[in-house]
Amino acid sequence: MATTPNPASHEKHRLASADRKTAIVETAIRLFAEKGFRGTTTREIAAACGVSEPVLYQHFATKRDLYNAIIDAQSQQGMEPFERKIEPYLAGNDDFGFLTALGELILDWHAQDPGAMRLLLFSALEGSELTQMFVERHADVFLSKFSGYLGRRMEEGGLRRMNPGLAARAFIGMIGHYAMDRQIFGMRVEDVSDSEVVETMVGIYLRGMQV
Amino acid sequence: MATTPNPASHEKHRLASADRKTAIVETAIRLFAEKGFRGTTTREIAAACGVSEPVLYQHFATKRDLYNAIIDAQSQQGMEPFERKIEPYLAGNDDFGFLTALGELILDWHAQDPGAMRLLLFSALEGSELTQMFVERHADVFLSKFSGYLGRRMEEGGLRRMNPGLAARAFIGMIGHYAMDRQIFGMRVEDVSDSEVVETMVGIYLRGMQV
DNA sequence: CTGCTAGGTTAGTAATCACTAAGCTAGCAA
DNA sequence: TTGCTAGCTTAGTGATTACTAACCTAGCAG
Repeated sequence: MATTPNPASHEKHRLASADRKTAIVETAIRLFAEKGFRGTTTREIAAACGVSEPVLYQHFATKRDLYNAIIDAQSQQGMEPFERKIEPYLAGNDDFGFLTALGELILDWHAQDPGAMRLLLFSALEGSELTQMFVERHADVFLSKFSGYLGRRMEEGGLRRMNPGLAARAFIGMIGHYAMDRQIFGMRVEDVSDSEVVETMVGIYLRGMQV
Repeated sequence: MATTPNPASHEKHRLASADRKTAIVETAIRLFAEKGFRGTTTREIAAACGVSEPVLYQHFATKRDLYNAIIDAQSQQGMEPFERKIEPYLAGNDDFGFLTALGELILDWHAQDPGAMRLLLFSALEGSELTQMFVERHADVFLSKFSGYLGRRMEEGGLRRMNPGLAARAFIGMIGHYAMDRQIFGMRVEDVSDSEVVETMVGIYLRGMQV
């Protein structure tokens, strides 16, 4: 008999309520990202956790509750590195540094958590009301910061004058679409490293924006 | 053999087999685009057509068969205007004309058939094997033509030398991501016309690519 | 008018879904 | 040891799913 308290062992022991809840959420994130809300059954989630279905309902009242908790948590923690790593550039005028950091962030976000984009797309297509919240609270906010930076740099004469919102979307699209083609559509891509991708696209964009 | 070439009357009369099949497909396209394969029931499709479920199974052996027929048809006819309107530019050197036409095509594609992108995204996320076929037969082929054009223009000295595949993806991403943000995520966009969007983005891209 | 058939319906099937009532048991406190 | 309770399971519920067997009927050929 082991008197061991509880290191995070993956045995089939009983878990404390909070630990079981965490395990359920982690498993459900994986499955919802793979197959969406409608495509994932509570039976599957329970089986993948190694427990029976009623255990899920001790932590979440409904399947939708579990899904909403996941989307909510993912969309908040997913945007956090953006806010953190981009902030220092916002007040400066290091266009190249800003764009390079942003481009790497976008590619890293896809590479580090390949399920996040699928989760977000599924929730948007399946009509989860949380998607609209994510857009308003995070995507729109970030885009407006980026647009604000570009607008100021245009007034300073560092960048050509144009619609800053469109300019911001142009850059994000260049990088974001590349990552999506690769991950969602499985398009074969050029045999280049992520940093080469960022370097090339920042090169095009910055030259296109400079006076 | 019908001696009466009935015009498409929307009455509750009986329809000839081919006409009924067309009606089913059109209805199913709308529903699958709205809610995906898993989210759409055969009962819904039948009801929206004004017929009973067994009628569907006289034209398609399974729900998956109906879906596959739709994805197949949509992905073929969806790419046709691209091939047609872009072809004339491929052998020339009118970079501005090419990019402007391509940008307008992408935005028009989204605007004219808002369901097409949803259908394609759903099929990619839900793992339809036809998505991979679409990518290989159409997306990859088109991208390689575009890359080929850019590569030739680089050799001619009209554009800066860089990875042509990345350069092609950069432009498509600028426009495509903008359209997706608007349509899939419902992001509020700047109060500008589509032609202003194309003009701005072609402006950034072309200046970024030229020597 | 009569008979035939293409186009359609009614009324189901077994399987699977989200969700639950009721009870079992490991393991700690005393 | 004994008793308690948090964590878990067994065994279902009614609703909904894709799909089907069997039958009906409008409308045309003769």
